[in-house]
Amino acid sequence: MTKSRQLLETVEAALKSAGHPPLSWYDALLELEKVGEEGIRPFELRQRLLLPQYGTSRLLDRMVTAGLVNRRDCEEDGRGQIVFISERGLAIRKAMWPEYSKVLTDGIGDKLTRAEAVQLAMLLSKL
Amino acid sequence: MTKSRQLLETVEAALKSAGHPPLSWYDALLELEKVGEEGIRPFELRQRLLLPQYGTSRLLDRMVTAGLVNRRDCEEDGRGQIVFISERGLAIRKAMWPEYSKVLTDGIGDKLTRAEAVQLAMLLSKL
DNA sequence: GCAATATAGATGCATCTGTATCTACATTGG
DNA sequence: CCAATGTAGATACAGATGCATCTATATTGC
Repeated sequence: MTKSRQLLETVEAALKSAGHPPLSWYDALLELEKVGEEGIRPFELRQRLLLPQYGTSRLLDRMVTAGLVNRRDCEEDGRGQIVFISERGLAIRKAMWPEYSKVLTDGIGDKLTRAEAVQLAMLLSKL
Repeated sequence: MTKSRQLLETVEAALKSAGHPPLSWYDALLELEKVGEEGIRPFELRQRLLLPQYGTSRLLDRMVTAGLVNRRDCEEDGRGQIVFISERGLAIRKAMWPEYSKVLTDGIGDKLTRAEAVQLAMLLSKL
């Protein structure tokens, strides 16, 4: 837990100092990129990101305000909406990757052999 | 990272619903318990817990307010102080353990064999 | 001895999170 | 059909976090 907290803080700091949004935005943008222009319901995004409901709501709010995500009404469900990534969102997601990747490499990649990394992933997936 | 976040959230929720303080208090109390009535300087505690400086300052503030920790001036360094755990702090730390332990057992202990757990600990320590 | 610099710890401000609750629409059972 | 209940999403309020900076004391180099 300590390790993952440290890693997270390092990634956040690296992203921020490069002028990028926080990590949670990256995860969300990645999911939104996967579903493409068809979009996704916020409650589905919530399930994929394992975030609390209010967290998802506010995260989307901020990303919409920043112009990285667009909303439209859901036709099948009057309570719902559909969110999808914008061009700008795609660009930002891509731009964030190098920083993210670099920290992960520095923090993990260089300290484990490939076999060890595979083993670690295997053990964690059991949890 | 997702796993550790989930685990943390589960532990926090369990502690809160049992009327206990958050997990960060547990970690701090445990360190304070280790050094006993001799106490410790906040900046040393900070290093052990890997917390930011302002985080340590405010965490101690809250714990002092709650009566779990006492402060006294440091004689060797006029800028400094020494903090140490109170009787109440000891009791609370002890009372928190069952909840904490239970969640860890449910979340990890039951899903890995002993050998796997050892291996996981080994790999994580390499990081 | 003292000016420059470093370190311990606190804190104002903006932002973020957690909790509880609210509104609006959907579904279900009689 | 409609009352009761359920679900999607937003939000007010309180508390926590991150950042930058402040005060006070300590250390260092001249």
